[in-house]
Amino acid sequence: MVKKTGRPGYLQIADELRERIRGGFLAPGEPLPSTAQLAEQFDASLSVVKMAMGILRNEGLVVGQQGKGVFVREDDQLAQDGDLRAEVTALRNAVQDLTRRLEQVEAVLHTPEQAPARKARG
Amino acid sequence: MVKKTGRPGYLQIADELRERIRGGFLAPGEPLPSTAQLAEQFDASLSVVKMAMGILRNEGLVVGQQGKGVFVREDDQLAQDGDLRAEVTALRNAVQDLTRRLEQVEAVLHTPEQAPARKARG
DNA sequence: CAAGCCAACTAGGTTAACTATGTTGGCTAT
DNA sequence: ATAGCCAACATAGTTAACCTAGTTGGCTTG
Repeated sequence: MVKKTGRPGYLQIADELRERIRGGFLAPGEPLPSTAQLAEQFDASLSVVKMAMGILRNEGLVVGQQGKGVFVREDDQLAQDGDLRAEVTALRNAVQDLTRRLEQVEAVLHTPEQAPARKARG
Repeated sequence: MVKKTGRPGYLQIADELRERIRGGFLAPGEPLPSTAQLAEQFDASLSVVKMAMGILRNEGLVVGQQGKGVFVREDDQLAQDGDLRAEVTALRNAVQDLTRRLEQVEAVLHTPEQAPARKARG
């Protein structure tokens, strides 16, 4: 693997790619090297690279597109190093949206007879 | 796998365990079932369970101890540590999961006949 | 009894193989 | 030239196998 520190390889690769993104070496919207290329660059197996990609995907730093590649996230500008505020704001908005929609759904479900979609089928 | 939704199994398991933790069904300091037990409970392979555990570990929700088990992180450990990024990641995952589930419910309620061709806003 | 060994558990890391699916470009046949 | 097919490449998910290493409890041996 990259280095023989105690840190597992898939985390080392994730760290490295994370640094490249944060440092601007990989700009938002730009594609990362393919899995195979990264495996060769890091002298790692495909599996560990895929694990690293999964972590970055889970963190929201990158977005994968099947058949095309993995791209640095660009929409909400991924909370640079200490500026998690934007991310938290986005999450708060999302929660409010979910709450509002859930209330509407619950209102429909708790209406015994008038269920607009469920009847007239059975 | 658990459900036949489009959501991959390792994410479903991570979601479920995340819910158990947030719901208090798994208290802080309490051990999760072993990997093998979870694999049986979810009718999944060891691999997908390990992937789910890796996600929760990466999010900081749980702490693994080799030879002993995986434990729900204590509250005092949870709130501090400065790494809000993992916390945000966990929140984003929860929001994504809730969004997905809500979309499915809405699709049912808003579709009188059939055709689940709803795509939801971006 | 005490010390040590050992088997059976545990998490964790790595690799490989297989499948599914989407994209792209090049070739071929009309 | 256009349409269609197809091979190559891409991400993504799943599974299985093998290895390391820590823990625990029981058994054996001194």
